[in-house]
Amino acid sequence: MKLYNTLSRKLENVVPLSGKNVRIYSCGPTVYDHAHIGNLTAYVYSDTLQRVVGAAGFNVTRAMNYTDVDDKTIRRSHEQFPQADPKVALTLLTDKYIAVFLEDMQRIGNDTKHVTFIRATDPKTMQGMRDLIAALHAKGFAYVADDGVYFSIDAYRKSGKVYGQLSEITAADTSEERIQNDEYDKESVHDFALWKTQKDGEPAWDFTLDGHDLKGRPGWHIECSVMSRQALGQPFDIHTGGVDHIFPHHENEIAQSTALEANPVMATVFVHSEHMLVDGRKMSKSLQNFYTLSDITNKGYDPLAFRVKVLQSHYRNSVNFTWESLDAAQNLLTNLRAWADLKHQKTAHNTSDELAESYANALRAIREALFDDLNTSLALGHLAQLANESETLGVHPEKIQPMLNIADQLFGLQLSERPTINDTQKSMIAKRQTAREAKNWAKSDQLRDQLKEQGIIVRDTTNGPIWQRT
RNA sequence: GGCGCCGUGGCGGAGUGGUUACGCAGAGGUCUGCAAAACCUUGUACACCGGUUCAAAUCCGGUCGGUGCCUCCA
Repeated sequence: MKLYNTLSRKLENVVPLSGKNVRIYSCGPTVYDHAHIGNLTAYVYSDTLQRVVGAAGFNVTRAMNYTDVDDKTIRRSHEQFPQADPKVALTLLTDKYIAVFLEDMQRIGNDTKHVTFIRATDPKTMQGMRDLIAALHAKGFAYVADDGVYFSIDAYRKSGKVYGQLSEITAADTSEERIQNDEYDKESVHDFALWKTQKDGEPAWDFTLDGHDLKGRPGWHIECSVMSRQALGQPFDIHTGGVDHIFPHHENEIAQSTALEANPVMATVFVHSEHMLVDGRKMSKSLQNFYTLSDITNKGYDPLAFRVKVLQSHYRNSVNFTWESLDAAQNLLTNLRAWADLKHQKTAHNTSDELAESYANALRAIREALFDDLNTSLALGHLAQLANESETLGVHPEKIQPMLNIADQLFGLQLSERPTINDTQKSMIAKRQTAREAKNWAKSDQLRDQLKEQGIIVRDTTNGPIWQRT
């Protein structure tokens, strides 16, 4: 399969570093509030990457971090738990939003079972960060300042390595204004914090370096360098994130992770997803176009309709979220479900070879599209076409279930395990049919209404009644 | 200023140097107790201006517009 690698700015074949094993690290959320739909978009794409790499025949290992200590989490934890000890407050806040995040992930169909989630404040991560900072310091890549420990990009460059390979940033790119406004005590404007010493009221972890008492907390970038190495080893295969991570976050991760290594490669492929826009504009609270998943579900949309909406775009293009396009996604999801429900209904069964062949063809086209840099839009189009054709062609009784299983593996739309209706409901449909044949429209309509209340919609086709769950 | 992404029919949205993407919505028709679905027909899509070419929406250049990053950010 091919992926666009931000490092080379080209499509590249996925070639694992080790056998058939592909190790993926995804930058996860800062858990200080509900994720917004833009955040969730990025996770739908990275989840799809995990699914597709697996479907391509590789063994996937994936890790994702929780940034559970930073300015925002600390500020929020003070606001929400003003009486609590700072560390306790932080844990209360981040526990809450980790739970919310996991629930959102599951609601939109992301696989959370095959991902290792790691907290920045996990003791193992903390110790790893202290160790890495100390090692960087020992080799001259880090220096102690009044407010923390900084990474020296100058030292990194002097060691013969390239800083800025993802973003191609140069010193000239930093404006005069930024230099003048710089409030931190660092030697060069590019240098970034590895560790920040404690300010009043902040949660802090012990850290002693070269005789300095540096009780405080880690910087943002160091977390990912340590967690990815602890979980996956280094170098690993694929690093994912949003385009906003390219600089500075991933650039700095690479520098930290490779400063002490002969091989200056943190990960062989970097995959970055574009942002979601809402009504063609960046999401912002002031534009009132800032939504969470609950905002969507509270309007009656299925969370998986959001997934469909996201998958209808390509991850390297900005998705434009509009309510009208979410309507379209919801309708498509309903049609896909109606298709899946046909497997239970003999009147819709069709054992023709042509139908079996059309499944095989669609499957081939879907895999081809996904293996070509995750063309989810094209792939989903093929699936939708198959579902629409089933209205006239029916479904193949032996081939439909395997088809749905594979579709679920790739798209995560939960089509494969939809249950049949119960015996009472089946007999209601039969009674309704009898009533119709007797032209007892009042009774037949009444039965149809009753079924509808139970979430079963009945349609009359030339072959007989067909039901679908709403 | 530096580095990116993008501009496709009513709404979304792939893709491509010459051939229907697809989905959703709309109109007319067939079918139909009603409803729904399906099927048939239908809408003269590729921001603008130049250039290359037998042929460009697709390549090149420019213009305009949107959007993002430039140490909080999916």
